[in-house]
Amino acid sequence: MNVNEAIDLLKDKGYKTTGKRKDILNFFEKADGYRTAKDLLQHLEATYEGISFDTVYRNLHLYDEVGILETTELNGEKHFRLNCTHHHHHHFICNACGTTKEIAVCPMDEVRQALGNYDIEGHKFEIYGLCPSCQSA
Amino acid sequence: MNVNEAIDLLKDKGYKTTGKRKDILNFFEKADGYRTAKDLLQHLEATYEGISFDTVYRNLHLYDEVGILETTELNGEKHFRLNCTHHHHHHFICNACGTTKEIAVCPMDEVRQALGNYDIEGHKFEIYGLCPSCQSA
DNA sequence: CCATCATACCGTAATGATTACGATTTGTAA
DNA sequence: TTACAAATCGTAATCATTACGGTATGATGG
Repeated sequence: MNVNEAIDLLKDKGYKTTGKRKDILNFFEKADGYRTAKDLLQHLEATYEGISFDTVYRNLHLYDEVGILETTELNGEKHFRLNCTHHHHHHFICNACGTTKEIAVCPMDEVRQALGNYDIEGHKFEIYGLCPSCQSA
Repeated sequence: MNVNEAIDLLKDKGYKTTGKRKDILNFFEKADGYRTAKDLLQHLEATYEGISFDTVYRNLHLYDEVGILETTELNGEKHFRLNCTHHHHHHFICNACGTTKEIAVCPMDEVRQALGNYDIEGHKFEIYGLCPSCQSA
């Protein structure tokens, strides 16, 4: 998912494309990793003084709902990143900068066999640590 | 980890063994799955009227710190269960009742190979769904 | 280009989980 | 049994998130 795809998606669904909405998309495109509502708020405050919590959270939820963003919970705080739409995969997440790296490995086939009579609704597989550039810093 | 091991561990480390602390251990032994601070508070209020938040959270953190409990975050709320001390494994977690089932599968060997120059500090692998008894209910 | 109106946004208050803290109580070891 | 550190209480504070009435604004049809 990139900025243009996201804008088209919003228009298709009848949502308005405001300056703030575009800026939010650009923020996440540049981020290339997980960011919090607060990160986004701080970024937007530079351009839009007095921007409301409501605007930030409303748009994050909207983007999550329509599939522009994906979300995970780290240290008691929701984190968001642009949705990876292609194939199923998981992420390494850098504890220092939030950058992610895709991991192709997914063991759910084996797990499904081991859980015969359980109704599986979802799963979460994440690897945490330091990316190469944060190790040297 | 069972109740007696936990009590011994507390004594070894110089912590006091109060009635509330024992009750907390019994609560988790009977639970056999993830529970929230609120779940525990409600349980304790039946016995100790006017018990404080502080007591509940302080002990949960203490138990987490010394390894009596393990913790995970579900739906924005911390959940706790008795620590499984034997071998490394992951959990299926029932979305309805919090009961857990061990999963032996862990793909971290493959992942480590795929992440050569990344410093891996931890990982999380959880499967969510409905356990057999919650499916029929 | 302009009017209209639903949607988006602001300002701020409310909620829910968690943490913090001074005062009081209570295990525990001597 | 005493003394003291640790545990607990009562309550206030914090932090992320959600909610809402009133105002502003993007998009569409004329």
